[in-house]
Amino acid sequence: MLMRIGELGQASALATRTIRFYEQAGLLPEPGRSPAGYRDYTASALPRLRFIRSAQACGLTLAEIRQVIAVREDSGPPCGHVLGLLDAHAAELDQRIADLTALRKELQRLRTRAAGLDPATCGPDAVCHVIA
Amino acid sequence: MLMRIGELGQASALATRTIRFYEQAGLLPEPGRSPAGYRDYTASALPRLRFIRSAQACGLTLAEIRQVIAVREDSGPPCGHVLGLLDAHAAELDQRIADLTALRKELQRLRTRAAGLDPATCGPDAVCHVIA
DNA sequence: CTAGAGCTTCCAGTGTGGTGGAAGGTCAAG
DNA sequence: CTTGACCTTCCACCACACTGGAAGCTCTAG
Repeated sequence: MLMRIGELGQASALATRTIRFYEQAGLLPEPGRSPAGYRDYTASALPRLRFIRSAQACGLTLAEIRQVIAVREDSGPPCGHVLGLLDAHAAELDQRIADLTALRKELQRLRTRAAGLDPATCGPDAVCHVIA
Repeated sequence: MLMRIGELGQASALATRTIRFYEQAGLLPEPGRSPAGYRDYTASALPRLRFIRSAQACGLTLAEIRQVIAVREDSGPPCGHVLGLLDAHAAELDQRIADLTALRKELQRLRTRAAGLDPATCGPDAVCHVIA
């Protein structure tokens, strides 16, 4: 039933270093130790790691994930908290997408404008007149 | 005609620290010095700084900007090089926008799915069932 | 008994674009 | 002569999520 860190790494597709890092970052509870000092993980470690990776894939930072775990440990199911975080990230995402889309349009504009520019008129002071 | 760094900072809306940082990063030529060791900038420093900020706004990294400047100094108008960089960034941008849009959709899906979930059934192993 | 795989800890570095502070020199006004 | 603004250098640090190396212990197979 108990796994050592290498086995857990295999099962989760994470480097053992990353697992220790997550523990040190407060995302994984400190596991028991074998008499030799090796970490002994119980079956709950794997779903915990899977949660961490899923939450990361949703755009949550490790700090936020740590907080979600703390909420669960303090007050049970953190669903409300998680929804709040997801909504906040969705809003950020909308903003980011809008910004990047505007930038994409601007690059297109510069591209088009550059077609009408003569490199010979590109003076040294502004480095390159393609970028206004 | 010569400006000190504070004046150039005012004119460019950049912190003097940032100007020194750009110099150290190879984006600005080393200016002359007053007898006291103060930097003395000529009129070309301001358009150079403006170029750097515009290029950054286009998504170029400082390393790429440094390279563009090097191309100009080596071989004259870097317009072709710049267009290549802009195209590369446009492609990256398209990819990023697609990724973020997919993530946005996934968050929407989780949000919708969560409406049908009961927090009471949110067990501790996976921390929160809102995030699959 | 020894080799090798796997485990431990600790410290330090990666990339990106700056920002902060300390300690000290310079210059003009009052 | 002193005050205060401005300049100099150098070293260190921020977020973020890891990653790498060194030195040493443990366990299993041959």
